[in-house]
Amino acid sequence: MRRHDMGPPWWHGRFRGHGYRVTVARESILDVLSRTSEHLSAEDIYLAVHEIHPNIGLTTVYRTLELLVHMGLVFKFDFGDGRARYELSEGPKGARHHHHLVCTNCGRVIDYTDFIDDEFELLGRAEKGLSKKFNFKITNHLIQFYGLCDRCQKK
Amino acid sequence: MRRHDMGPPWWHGRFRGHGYRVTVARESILDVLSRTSEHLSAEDIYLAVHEIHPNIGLTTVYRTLELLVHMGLVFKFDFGDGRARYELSEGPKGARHHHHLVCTNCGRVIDYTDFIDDEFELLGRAEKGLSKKFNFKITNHLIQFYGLCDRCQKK
DNA sequence: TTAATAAATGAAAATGGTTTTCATTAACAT
DNA sequence: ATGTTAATGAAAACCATTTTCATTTATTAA
Repeated sequence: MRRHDMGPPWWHGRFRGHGYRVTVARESILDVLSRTSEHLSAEDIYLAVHEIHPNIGLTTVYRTLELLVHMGLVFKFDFGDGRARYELSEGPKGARHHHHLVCTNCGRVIDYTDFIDDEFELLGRAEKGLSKKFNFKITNHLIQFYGLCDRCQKK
Repeated sequence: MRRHDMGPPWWHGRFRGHGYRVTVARESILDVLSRTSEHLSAEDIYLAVHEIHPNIGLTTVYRTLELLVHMGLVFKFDFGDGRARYELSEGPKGARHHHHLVCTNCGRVIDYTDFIDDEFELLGRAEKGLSKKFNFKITNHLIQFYGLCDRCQKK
């Protein structure tokens, strides 16, 4: 399948603007992240990238993810299983914006997209109030629910 | 300073109910957590406990914290600096219920207690909706804002 | 196009918070 | 008091992530 949208991807500008270089590794990692809706770990990403670019190492994946998180393109999650997960950032207005339900028994993670309107309202107020009170410039937020999933309640 | 409220602390029942034993280590760790409003790491807790009970090891601190988290008495946080932080659980109705602003530049963590009413409303709807839709039993939640603190904006 | 420069990379080693192992100790029911 | 079994401490293992350092590559200037 060919790309319909040729020309430099939208993130090239972001890199240049920050003085970072556009490399094969970075493009490939962003490509993997943009093609999945799963919660990938650094190793998951490494393995996916590795299929096309076997020469790209795990170290570079870690370094690139750190960079992308710092640039705000990627969000790093902790679901409590000892390894971080990464997803493309989708602000509250984003098409794929979602949050997570984390089962504290089996570790399963469920995405949900409900209550975005309520959330948006809360965020608006919070952002305004907190930036004034603490002079804190909010760039992102995390909302996560913990509990027992369907299966784990029955045991 | 003597304790005015003698008799077994409130958590004894919780332990017994789960079939766990009440030990010096567990009491001491809960005591440390209940006396602070800071975001303590396992090692912080170990050091505090160690001053009074030099024989209690770091391993026990980790094991106890895991237990307390599992029992719902303690909440485990990840502020992104590679070590977990622990706080006594305070549900949305709790007196010391709060959330965190995390500076992504310097790692500073600011507690805030604002918007609890808004939050409570959102939670109510979320809890009802999500438990119905996914049959997910919510026991806890995490709300965290990321951004730049006062100092880090000026650089 | 090419050369110069500094950022980016890969492989291997190091790091360090957390977990596991196993022999010993202590909580608690009887 | 005693027996049973969970809880513990010390040391070793674990393992995701970071660091080191020599090499490669993207980008800029010539």
